[in-house]
Amino acid sequence: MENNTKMKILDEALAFFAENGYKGTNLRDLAASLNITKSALYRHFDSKEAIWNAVLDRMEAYYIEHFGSSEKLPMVPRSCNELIEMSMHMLDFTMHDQKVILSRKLLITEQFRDERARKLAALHFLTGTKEMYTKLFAQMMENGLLKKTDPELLAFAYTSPITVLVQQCDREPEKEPMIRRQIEAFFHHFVSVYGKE
Amino acid sequence: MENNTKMKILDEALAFFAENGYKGTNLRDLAASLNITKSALYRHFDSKEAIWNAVLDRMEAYYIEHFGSSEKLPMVPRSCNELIEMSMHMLDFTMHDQKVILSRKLLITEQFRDERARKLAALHFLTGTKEMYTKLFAQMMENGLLKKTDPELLAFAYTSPITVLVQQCDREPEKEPMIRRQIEAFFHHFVSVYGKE
DNA sequence: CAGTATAGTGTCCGCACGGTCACTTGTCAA
DNA sequence: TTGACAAGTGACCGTGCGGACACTATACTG
Repeated sequence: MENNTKMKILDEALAFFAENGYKGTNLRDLAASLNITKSALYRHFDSKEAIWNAVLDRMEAYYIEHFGSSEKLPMVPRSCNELIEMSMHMLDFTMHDQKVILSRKLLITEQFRDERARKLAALHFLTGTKEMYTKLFAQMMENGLLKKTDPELLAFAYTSPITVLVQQCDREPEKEPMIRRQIEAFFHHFVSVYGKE
Repeated sequence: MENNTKMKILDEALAFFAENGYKGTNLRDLAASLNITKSALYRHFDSKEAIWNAVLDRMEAYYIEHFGSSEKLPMVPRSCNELIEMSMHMLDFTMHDQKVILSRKLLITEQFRDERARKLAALHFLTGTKEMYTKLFAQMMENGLLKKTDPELLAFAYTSPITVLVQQCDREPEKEPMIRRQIEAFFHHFVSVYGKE
């Protein structure tokens, strides 16, 4: 079951790195929480840094799997209500999936100490969602569902508030219900301004 | 010159904590960069944690001094162009003042490990600017400069993109010129949508 | 059954770090 | 001149951590 242990290590390492940072994570505790010894970790990885890199590898793969590459698009909404519905659905995943939450925490806290984390942070917190919605909005404009403007600017105006509030939710999870309502209110405001009935 | 040294320590400590994190900062290097010994630090502070707390104290004071408490408002713009001008002016300060940049980095990276950092992060990245613009927009709506909607929602829609792009600028300072243009474009788009000649 | 990977243990090492302490240096007031 | 106090030094300590290594246990294969 070599592979199984390796994956368990990576799952646990993601949690440790996210909660305590790279420097704040020590291999003894990490191993202990998997009921093995620190030495056993070295059967699967060469060093702490190797674990770190493997965690980032998996994170990258997980991101692509769930949020798609720039080619793979979700279905283009056929109405503004469908847009909101889809956005809320993605938001629920983003705010509740443990791996996604931990990934964000890790990227936020390590982005200035690690080049790869920095690049992935840019993807998570700006370019990723923005590019997706740019394409979506461009299509919706074509289909006469949204007023014609710069789709990228619009996507940026749409996704920034999401990013900010999701980060706020990571900081204060107890405020989640209120935050969810705020985002929903913003979505409705947005379609009331840019939607074309 | 006791006080002088103390302030120099805090300036340097802010830089160290921001660049390397709390755990990543060691007192020997911090002292060395001030041309004193680690032991000398203990003349001015009881512990590493005491330095940390003093750094946060100063940061809080600096924030209030430059971005105002919720009472102290900047002058209400008398036109949408003046709004943009004022916003760009504040943005320039936010993006270039070393202490502000370092404060953001510190808060971003330490927000999950320190309660005070978490609260200050919420202020920096959400509530602070939003509350200020809420009051500003409410006034501007009264004065017939902006269409009447929920001023808080509008402030949120206005400030989130700033927050996101400023963070992006912290990550990739070399892209600053492009980011500045993006924000300016967003401002103009915003007044074209919500402004009332 | 013997031989050989593979996963895991326990011990040890070196080092970096936060913190302590006895000691020196410099300055100013009585 | 002296004495007191603040600022700084350098050597030292304990500890926690990443990593190396010799050893054990288990399971599969010819």
